[in-house]
Order: sequence, then C-alpha cells, then structure tokens
Amino acid sequence: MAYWLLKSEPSTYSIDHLKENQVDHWDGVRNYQARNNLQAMRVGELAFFYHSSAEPPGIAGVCRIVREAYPDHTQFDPESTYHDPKATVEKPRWFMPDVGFVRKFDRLIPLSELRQTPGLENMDLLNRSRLSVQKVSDEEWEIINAIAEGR
DNA sequence: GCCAACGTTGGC
DNA sequence: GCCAACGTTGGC
Repeated sequence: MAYWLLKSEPSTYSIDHLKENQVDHWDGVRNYQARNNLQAMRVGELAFFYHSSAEPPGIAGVCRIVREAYPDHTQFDPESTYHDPKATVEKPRWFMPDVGFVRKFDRLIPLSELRQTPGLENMDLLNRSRLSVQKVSDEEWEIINAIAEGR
C-alpha cells in the first residue's frame, strides 16, 4: 500500500470539483517522473489532494485510486492544451488513473505549516516543488493525517 | 508579476 | 552526448 500526493490548481480543478463529481480521470500530466508515479498507483491506494498556485497553497483532502493508469485521451486531441503530436493511439506516451473523492479536510493544511512540521523534512513537496505527482511515506501520511484530525 | 528551480529541446 | 537556450512550475 503506497501513498501519494497529487497537485492541482484549484482554479482549474479543486477538491470541491472532485467532491461534486465523486470520480474523475487525472489527465494532463506531462512530466515523465510524474507519469511513472501515476503508473505505479494501484487501486485502493490513497493520495493527498494538494492545491498549488493557491492562496494559500496546501493539502486540501484525500482521494483514492479507483482505476489504474490508462492512456490519457487528451494527448491525441489537437484541440487540447495537453495535445502531444508525438503520441499515437498505438504508442501512447501519457497515462492517467481515475481517482475518487474520499474527504475534504476541515481546514486546508498550508504549505507553510508543513514546512515547520517535524518529520516532513524529506517530503518531495518541500524539496522538489515542481513534481506534480509524488510519493508520500507511511510516516509522512500519518503525521499529516494527525494534523488534519487535530491530534 | 517576479524569478528561482529545473525539465526539455535541439544544434553541434 | 553535451550544454545553451528556452519553457514551465509554482511560491512568494
């Protein structure tokens, strides 16, 4: 059982959108390391939903992988901002899982607070800020959930 | 809006 | 295969 962190700009797609839709595909990832993480996700695994380029940026809640990665259709669409002319249906480059809504935290846990929390020093979020799909360790998962639950 | 970090592209 | 130029991300 692995844990993950998925970033999204809430002005484009927030945890409230996922709550409303309940399930959605996680399309638009165009970075190889992020893609590799998407492909490593297994049904039932959990991920933090992170709001980037937000005021403030931070972790908004939790979602669950409900379908393992399959080809991201937006790569084939010339009209899409995610179009990739080098991708073909026979040889897709980009993949997306489906994620389901689990919960929205009572309060968003801001990045500034995560930075000050002991035990999170090695999180990708705090060291590799541009990676949009990250792995989270068991310990980090527990620490952040404890904060979210006010423990 | 600025800019640091860093991933990608393409000429050689 | 190197590396300069360029583009993007995302916090501030």
